[in-house]
Amino acid sequence: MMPKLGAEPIRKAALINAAIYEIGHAGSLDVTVAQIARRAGMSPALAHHYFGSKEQMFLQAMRYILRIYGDSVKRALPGSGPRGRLDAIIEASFAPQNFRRDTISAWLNFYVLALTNPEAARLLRVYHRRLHSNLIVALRPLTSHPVRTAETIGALIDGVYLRAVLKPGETDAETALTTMREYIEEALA
Amino acid sequence: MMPKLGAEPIRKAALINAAIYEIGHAGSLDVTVAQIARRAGMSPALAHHYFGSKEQMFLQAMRYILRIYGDSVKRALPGSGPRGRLDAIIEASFAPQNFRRDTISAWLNFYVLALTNPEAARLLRVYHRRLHSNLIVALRPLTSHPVRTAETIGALIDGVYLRAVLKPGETDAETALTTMREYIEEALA
DNA sequence: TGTTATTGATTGACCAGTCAATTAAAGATG
DNA sequence: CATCTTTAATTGACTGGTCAATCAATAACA
Repeated sequence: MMPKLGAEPIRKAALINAAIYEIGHAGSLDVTVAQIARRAGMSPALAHHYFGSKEQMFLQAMRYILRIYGDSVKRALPGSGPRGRLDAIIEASFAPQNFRRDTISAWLNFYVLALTNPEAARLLRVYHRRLHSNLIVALRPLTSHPVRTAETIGALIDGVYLRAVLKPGETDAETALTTMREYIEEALA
Repeated sequence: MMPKLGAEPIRKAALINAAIYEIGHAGSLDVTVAQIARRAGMSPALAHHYFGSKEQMFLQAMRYILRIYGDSVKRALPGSGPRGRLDAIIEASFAPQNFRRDTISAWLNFYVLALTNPEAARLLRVYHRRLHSNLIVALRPLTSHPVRTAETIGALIDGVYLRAVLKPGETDAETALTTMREYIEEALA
């Protein structure tokens, strides 16, 4: 019917988006390949053809989410001074493209996946290390205990995400950001 | 073979423990009824007989975890003065019986279940409300912004739990507690 | 005898992954 | 340019396996 060449990257991207959408909306990794493929407008067989397995598709989707987040931090980082850098990291974490309900829900499910899947665990460690190191660089000039504050901020981000997605209704980035900013005021006072 | 009467509560308790163990160790809700029943020393059919469905078994297990936690808070609460109450809540949250790896792992999986299962969501809301209200009572005499601090503490507990279970190796309650205590020092300063 | 405890066997559904077959584009050949 | 070849894209149909849930049957108590 329509075998244009160069379909691979487009198909893969469509499948990754569909996977995040389906996982996010189902609130669970228990979504079928057929479900994802249908949403991406193709047959399940094609999804297997491109990713080899459901697991690989999930890992790619996780990579994608983490990369989007990493990019938005990197883009925001060259803020003015240490405090600007700190604010940039925080704000990127709660920027609209990272704080959509389906994204957070998928994110949470990938966290759980990291309990069983070594590759998912590795991806998560990379993300955690990068966040930690970004925070340290920003915090060193601002406080005498940058490590402890960085760890608290990291945990607080996760906790706020968790609570945001568990609360029914629209996810509220403003409230989340306020919580983060208030903590930072206290910590740097 | 051995049909003593009054087996129901014993069997149910055994199944709930086995469910938490299996979910915690697998790091996933994808554990079979057969697996759980085998660990509890009975046939899968009997598990269905007592709980009616896998879902009900999971919900009972979640109730159990939340109740154990609630009880340990209640037992610790009559501390001396507001600060004693606050410390009691925090320490109960990281007490050994609540901070075992399989318990936390199961806890995390139940959080995820609450994304899809309305009853699980309800249980979680009850727990959140109770924690919040306990914290408010303790914090009101200690700070001028008890609500905001209570919310931050709640999120921080979740975040610290999350990171504790994701870090490989033995779960470290001491480090977790230190993070909590340091935040509280800052917040009440 | 009626009730509770218990299980082996079975069923019905679902699903990841495979495979052979089909279509059409791109490139080669004369 | 016409045709042949190779290669990518794509799917329908199928398979093997898994698992929750059911049920009929058995065993032991009161």
